[in-house]
Amino acid sequence: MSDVLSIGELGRAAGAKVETVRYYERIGLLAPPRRTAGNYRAYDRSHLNRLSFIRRSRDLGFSLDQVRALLDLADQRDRPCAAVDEIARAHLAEVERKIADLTALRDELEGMVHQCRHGAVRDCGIIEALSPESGRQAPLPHGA
Amino acid sequence: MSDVLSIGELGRAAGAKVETVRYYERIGLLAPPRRTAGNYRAYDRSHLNRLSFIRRSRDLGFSLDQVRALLDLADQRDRPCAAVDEIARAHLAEVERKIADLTALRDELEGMVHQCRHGAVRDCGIIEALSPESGRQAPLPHGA
DNA sequence: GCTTGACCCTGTAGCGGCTACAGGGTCCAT
DNA sequence: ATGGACCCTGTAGCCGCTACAGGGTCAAGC
Repeated sequence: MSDVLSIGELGRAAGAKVETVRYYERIGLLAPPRRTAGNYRAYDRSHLNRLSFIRRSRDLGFSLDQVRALLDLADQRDRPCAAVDEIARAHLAEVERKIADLTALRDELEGMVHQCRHGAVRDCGIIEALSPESGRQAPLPHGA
Repeated sequence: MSDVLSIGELGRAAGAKVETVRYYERIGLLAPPRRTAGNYRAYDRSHLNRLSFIRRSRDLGFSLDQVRALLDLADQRDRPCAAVDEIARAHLAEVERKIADLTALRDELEGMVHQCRHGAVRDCGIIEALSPESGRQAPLPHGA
């Protein structure tokens, strides 16, 4: 149980690949650790905490920019957390939007799949539904 | 009402940007049209149909590879449409998976947001939930 | 006939968030 | 001294566009 972690150990501990850890350092998300005599990165507990925070945020779907903002905020311990709340709520709203879009999509795909009469392509309801002469415009994902 | 469309007209008619149309040509998804004397692309109705098919498929979330496969299949009018059905079903299954993942995500984000007691960052439930010492592992998106 | 401005052309680079090399160096056990 | 696991840097690739830069073309208006 040393207090120093190699990049591989850090990655395993936080659930990130080695290349990803280096990538986070490159883009300034994770502070560069000190180096050993052999130029290996030597991480400590604070890096592990930081990286775990990042990974967990990413797993929850926050963008790297959002993670950056959350990290900054997390460091300003005595300011009000309204900004944190705002980021989380914005993300929640977006997730809800995506769910709605995907649900509409699912319904449409289900309709399409039901139209398949398992015959030749010429009579295929799916192809027909995708073709411009039959299917009109798709009801479509918000952002498109 | 000419039968020939410029790239801009084609794009407007099918709901794609000019750059996107050129991109589809470059990657071999849309056949190169003939050119005018001034080297402008001159599209006809068949290109419009093709591009509309592509856009509608994309709007429904099919990947460009899936679209390519669907286009190939659509051209083989007398073969059975089982392959078409398979692509559509695979995509439907993936959409359903994404909905499930996002729904779990939403629940977790909602839980987080509810923890916000609107005080200082040091007491923020959201930051706490993201921090390694408090929040355990996220229940996570399938593919991650 | 000359200018203006909308359109078109090619080619290349960028986005996010990694991932995957290539081509080397280090460290530790045998 | 040698093998293999790990580490280093740097660069290019993935998807599906999008956005330039730096030019050419065309039709309308003066």
